[in-house]
Amino acid sequence: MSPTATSDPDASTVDRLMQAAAQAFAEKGFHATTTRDIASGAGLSPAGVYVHFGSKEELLFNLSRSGHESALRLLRRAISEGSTPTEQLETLMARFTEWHVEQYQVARVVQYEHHHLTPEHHAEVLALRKEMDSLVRDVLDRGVADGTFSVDDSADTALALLSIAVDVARWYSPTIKRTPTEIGATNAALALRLVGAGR
Amino acid sequence: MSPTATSDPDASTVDRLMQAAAQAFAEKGFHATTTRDIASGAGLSPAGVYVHFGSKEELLFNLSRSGHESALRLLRRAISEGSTPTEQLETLMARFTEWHVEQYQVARVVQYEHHHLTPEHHAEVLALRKEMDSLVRDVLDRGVADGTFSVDDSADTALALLSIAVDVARWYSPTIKRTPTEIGATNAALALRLVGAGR
DNA sequence: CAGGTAACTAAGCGCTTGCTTAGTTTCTCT
DNA sequence: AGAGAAACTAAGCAAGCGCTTAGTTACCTG
Repeated sequence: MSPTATSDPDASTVDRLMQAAAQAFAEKGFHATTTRDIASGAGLSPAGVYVHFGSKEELLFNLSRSGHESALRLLRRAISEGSTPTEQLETLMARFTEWHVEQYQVARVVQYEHHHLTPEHHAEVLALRKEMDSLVRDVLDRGVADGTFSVDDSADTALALLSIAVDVARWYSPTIKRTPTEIGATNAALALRLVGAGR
Repeated sequence: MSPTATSDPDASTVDRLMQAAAQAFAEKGFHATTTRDIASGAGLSPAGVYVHFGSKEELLFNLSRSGHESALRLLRRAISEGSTPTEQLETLMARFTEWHVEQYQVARVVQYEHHHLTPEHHAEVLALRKEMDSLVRDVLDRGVADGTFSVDDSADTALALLSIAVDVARWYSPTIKRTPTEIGATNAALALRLVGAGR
C-alpha cells in the first residue's frame, strides 16, 4: 500500500477508487481534483485509474449515479414503512437527513457536482432527482387530501423540506458533535411543523 | 468591445471583471473557470485581468467579500424595519430570499465557492457568515422570549431557515417563471410556520 | 506448467493553466 | 504641447493537467 493511500486498503480497487474520488470531489470539487489525487488516494499510480474508468468524468458519473440511486432507495423504503402521511414524512425526513450526515462526502458529490457531468450523464441523474422530488410531493399531497397536513402549495413545501435536508451536506462537518440520529430527529420535527401536522 | 464580452460594456473595467467573474464562477465553479474566460467576458486580453487584480483568488475574494457584505447589510436593514420579531422574521426571510434570486450568480459564489479562498481570506468571510447566523438567531430568541414564537431549539431553527433561503441559489434558474417577490413571499410564509407564529 | 488475460506501472505527450514580461497606447495634468 | 502615469496587449514561460503507450507483473485456466 502506497504511503499516500487514504481509503480502506482491504476494499476492491474499484471501491477504493470510488472512495478516494468521493473524498476528493467532496473536499475540493470535481475540477480542483486531479486524477493523480484520486490514484494516490487509492494507492495506485496515476495510470491505474484508467484500468477501471475511462475518464475522470466517468468516475464522477458512477459515483453520482450510485449515490442518487441509494438516496432514492432510502426514500422509497422510508415511505413504505409508514402507514400514514405523517409517519411517512417523519421517517423520510429523518432517514434522508441521516444519510446526508453519514454519507456527507457522497452527498456533496450528489448535490453539488452533478453539473460537471456530460449532458447525457447529467440528464440521467436529473431524472433520478425529479423522482425524489415527486416522492416527497406525493406524501404531502396525500397528507393534504386526508386532512392531516395543511400547506399552501405542495411543490413549494416539498422544495423547502428537501432544502433543509440537502443543505446538511453543505454545513455538516465530522467535527460536529451531534449524532446523525439527533440531526435526523430535529429535521423530522421541523418537517412536521412546516406541514402543520401533529397538533 | 471584444465580440466575446458578456458584461455591461458601459461599466468600469473593474466592475466588468467582477461581473464576468461572478457569471463564470457561478456557472462553472472557481477552478473550472480560467482567467482567459474572465478576461474575454470583460472584453480584455488575458493579461488585462492582472492590471486590476493580483490573482484569480484575489478576484474571488473581492467578489465573495462584497457579496457577503451586501447580504449582511440587507439582513440588518430588514431587521431594523420591523418592530416585532414576527415582522422582522417575515421581512428578513422575504428580502434574503429575493436577494438570492435576483443576485443568484453572486449568491452562488457566496454560498458555494468560499472554500477555495486562501485560509486568511476564508477566515474573513467566515466571520461575516457567523454574523448573519447570529442575526437570525437573535430574532428567533426575541420572539421566543416575548412568547410569539415557539421553537424547540433556536440554533437548529435558524439553520433550517437559512437553509431554505440559501438553497434558492442552488435550484434557481432564470428560466423559472416565478418572480423574486413571489418566491420571497413563499419563503417568508414558510418561515412563520416553522416558528409557530401567526395563529 | 505453459499460455492467455487482466491489473498495474514508468515514462511521457500534447495541451491548458495562472501568471509575467516587455512594450504600446491612452489618459491626465501642468 | 509634452511629460509621466496608468491601462492595456502580444507573446510566451514554467508547471500541471488528463490521458496514452509500451512494457511488466500477477493471476487464472486447462
